[in-house]
Amino acid sequence: MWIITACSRVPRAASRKAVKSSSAYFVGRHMRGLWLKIWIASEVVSWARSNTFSRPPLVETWAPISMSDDPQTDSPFRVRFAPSPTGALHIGGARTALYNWLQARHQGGELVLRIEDTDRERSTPDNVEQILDALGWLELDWEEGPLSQAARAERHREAVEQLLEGGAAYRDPAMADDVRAWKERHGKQRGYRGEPSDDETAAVRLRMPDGGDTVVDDLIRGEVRFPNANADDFVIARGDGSVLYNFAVAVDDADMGITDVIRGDDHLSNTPKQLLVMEALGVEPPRYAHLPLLHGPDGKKLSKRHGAASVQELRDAGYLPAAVRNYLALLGWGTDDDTTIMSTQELVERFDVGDVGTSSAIFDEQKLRWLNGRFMREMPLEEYTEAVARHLGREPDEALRAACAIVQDKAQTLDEVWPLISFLFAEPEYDPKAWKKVMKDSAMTLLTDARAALEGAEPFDAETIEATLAPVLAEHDVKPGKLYQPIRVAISGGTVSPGIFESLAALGKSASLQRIQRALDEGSAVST
RNA sequence: GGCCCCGUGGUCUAGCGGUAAAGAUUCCGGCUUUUCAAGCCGUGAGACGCCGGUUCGAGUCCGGUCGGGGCUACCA
Repeated sequence: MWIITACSRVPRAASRKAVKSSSAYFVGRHMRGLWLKIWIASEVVSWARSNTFSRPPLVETWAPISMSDDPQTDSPFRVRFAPSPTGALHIGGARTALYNWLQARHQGGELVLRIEDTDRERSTPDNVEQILDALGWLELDWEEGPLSQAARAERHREAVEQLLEGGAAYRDPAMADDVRAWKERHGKQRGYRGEPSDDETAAVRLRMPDGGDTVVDDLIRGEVRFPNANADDFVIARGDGSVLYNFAVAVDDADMGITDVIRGDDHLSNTPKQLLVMEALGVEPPRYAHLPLLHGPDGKKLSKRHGAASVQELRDAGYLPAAVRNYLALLGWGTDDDTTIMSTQELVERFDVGDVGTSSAIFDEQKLRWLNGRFMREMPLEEYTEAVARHLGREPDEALRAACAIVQDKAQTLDEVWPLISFLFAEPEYDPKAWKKVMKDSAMTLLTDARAALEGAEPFDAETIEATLAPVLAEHDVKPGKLYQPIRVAISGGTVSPGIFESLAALGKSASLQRIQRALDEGSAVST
């Protein structure tokens, strides 16, 4: 008899009142393989206790906020992120990493990074590097790791041996075709059961119970039960002794003292297998939380086909890590009061994996853009300049800083910044369409007067420039746009730029006058 | 095929049997006597997959059905 401790799903309404219910139940197994379940629900947490752990004011830092209220679990809170390095870290993986990180920080626990590299075909050092790079960019850190799962092969073999000796597992030479044939004979819904063999080169299978259900008490989905009769005796170790995923994961999670497994929904169906492995090993399983999967705009599983599918692509597209974290956190989770924009600290304080929703979400870049724009605008100029510099591969010098100052409230992504300020760093090319649209003959007259007026503008700052240009406007009795647009084209080459006064000031007096003169020259050249 | 998960405006969330289903984003219109954005405003547009059942009353509970997804490897 062994015990599963599990924390039942905490209803939102309850958590809102800061009352957390908890329950533990025992799952025992009859000799025949019947599962017995005794529900021992208990409202362990009284008001007194909930007061002890009530949420601190928002200013408080990342101290443990809500401690695990499961009396069975005194071990420190420990989660893990366990990606398999078979490619770049995509958005779904990034969200899983973030949720693990947030929960670890929220609980004041630890995060372990474990690389699931037992697939020797597909796992490459380069992919590991990419994952580390992505996590680094997202500014997610961890207490332990990166640990290599492949490096633990010896321990895995040992565990297989243990099960073989105890009779929980057996050697079976059957191959995939044999299993299929067996199922043809016994009915599709019957789980495969093999014949033990002495063949030392045969794969090792775990014996599944013939009756009852294996229950996963998921923090997000509640109780999910899987009929044992339906499950195959599955292979835990290959003929050569190397182990398979569902076995390695169970052994590692147990060995590493993981208390909570937060991972994608695609692992929900694997969980009963892992639970059974742990039971055979005689260890206590962790709590589980299976996150709904993320999908692309077409509703299909996220893949390279969809725009920015990897973290690297997000970075290259000019998004801010803080904005990406905020957006990802909101994909599947929300606050009770509809708050959308949150600092990372606020995320840590408010996030609770038990509040994550059950339905899959679609990655929507439009909302990310909006959110990113909000973060961009609220950044201190210093920080903004550095982010822009890093993105452009330039130095965050005075010139860039000045350019950033006039463009900060206009761009939604880092990528949009350069086109708006490049005219400050190089002589612009006139955009033919822009020229044709605004540089009419009347515009040339206005430009001539504006240039003359600007010569007297001192100091050459936005305020003075505006005041200097006002009389020109009045004199010709035209709408502001009639004057400003030609100036804009003259100094920036196009019809879109930051505010015209700020742009002139940032360019400087001599360059501004010189460019207006150039436009004038070009204008007269065209008309003659 | 078998087992499992999911289904509220285009998208993300709220809604926990009882006022005209709420917020965010998006789109549309307007304002900001400088472009493009941003911002602000709007009694603007847009949703409970479908069918039954329980109930005085269902987006909310039950059954079925359809749709999407996952697992079903000596992959992870």
